Amino acid sequence: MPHLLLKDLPRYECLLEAAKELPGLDPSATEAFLHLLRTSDDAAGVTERNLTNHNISQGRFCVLMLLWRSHHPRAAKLLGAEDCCGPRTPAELADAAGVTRATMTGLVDTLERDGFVTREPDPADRRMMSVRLTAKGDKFLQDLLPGHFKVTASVMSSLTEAERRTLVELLVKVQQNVAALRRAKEEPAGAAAPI
Amino acid sequence: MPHLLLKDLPRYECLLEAAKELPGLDPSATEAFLHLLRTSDDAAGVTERNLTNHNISQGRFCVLMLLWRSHHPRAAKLLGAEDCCGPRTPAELADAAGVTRATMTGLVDTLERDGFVTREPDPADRRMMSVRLTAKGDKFLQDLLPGHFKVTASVMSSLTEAERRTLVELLVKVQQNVAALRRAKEEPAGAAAPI
DNA sequence: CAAAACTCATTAGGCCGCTAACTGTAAGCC
DNA sequence: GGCTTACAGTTAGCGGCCTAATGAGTTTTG
Repeated sequence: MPHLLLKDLPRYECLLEAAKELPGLDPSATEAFLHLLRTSDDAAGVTERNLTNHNISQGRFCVLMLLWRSHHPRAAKLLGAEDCCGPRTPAELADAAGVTRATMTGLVDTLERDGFVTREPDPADRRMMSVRLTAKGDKFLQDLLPGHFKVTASVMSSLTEAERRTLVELLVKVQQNVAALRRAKEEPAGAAAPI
Repeated sequence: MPHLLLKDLPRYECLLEAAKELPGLDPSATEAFLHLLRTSDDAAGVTERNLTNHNISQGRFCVLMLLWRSHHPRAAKLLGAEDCCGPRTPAELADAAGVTRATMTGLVDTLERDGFVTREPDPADRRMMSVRLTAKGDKFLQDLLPGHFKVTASVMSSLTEAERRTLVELLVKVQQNVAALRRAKEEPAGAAAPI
């Protein structure tokens, strides 16, 4: 599950030493990069363990949350839905979750097997399915969420409000940079293709 | 591969709204938590794509790096080895990489199949194997590393040196907190068991 | 010395990502 | 109408992660 398979990060002095022999190694960038992945892994591990105790994976949990938003208008604010109708079809769910449709098929398969969701054919377009949260799935979420929020809050409990804001600002800077890098990489190919 | 299956994060105002209806939801903690996972996923995605282009996964790459350290004393500094001898057996590698031994067996399987490493039985203890980087594996790393460092540096290129230091400080605070939480969770059980 | 306990590596089976190929349906265009 | 194209969902197969169980070898201990 982890992104980074390196338990103990190298110390900064070691990176400085290593940079002498490995041209191209940027010590401060590498340090920040490794710490970002390590911390994220640790943090995700805490919440994931909580979810695992309830026999659910991160991916399945996310699908339930998305469906919950779709079927409970009051909850829509939680996940930032701009419109009132959230994702319901496998394709929409896959897009919202950032996974492929094939992956979403598998997630919905297991959720359906466990009785948390149902698949219903769309009467208008026979290609489409509509995924719906069952009462069991809804209750499961209701039971799970308080603990989930508690765990999430505990992970960040060592940072003050100001530190949290600073952290988010720095992370957003990195996110925007990564997004820009990706666009720069894709555009040369994307601009040439659609002739 | 991603930890967080949620493409678009909720806006902070939405979290504030949601907190009114969902007791226990800490808006600033949730925001920081989600941004941490999202950014880490994005950053890891960039380097992972680079590795994938070379037909290697994050996990296999990490094993190669660990072995490289073990067999190239000059490289030991890079990964922060305190002693001169790095991990060589599957168990040591699994421990250093933070995965199970079963997982390491699979990683070494594919690396051996591709000719990057070899397994040799330990003459002293016949339970043990010793994993060794081949010349092909060494060359592969030599070719890969410059690009890998370049990509890593580019991810962090939007932060100044001072911002990188601040980011690392905040991340370390979270790491230490998570480690403390984990110890607190494990000790009650761990203290009772070893009677 | 022999049984018990431990350790090493592996295997078996499951979940969850992915890509690529496939089926069935809808829509656009002679 | 019939053809092509595009799209929704699924299937098949692979990689990598996990846990649990297994077989082989070592160490501990009575």
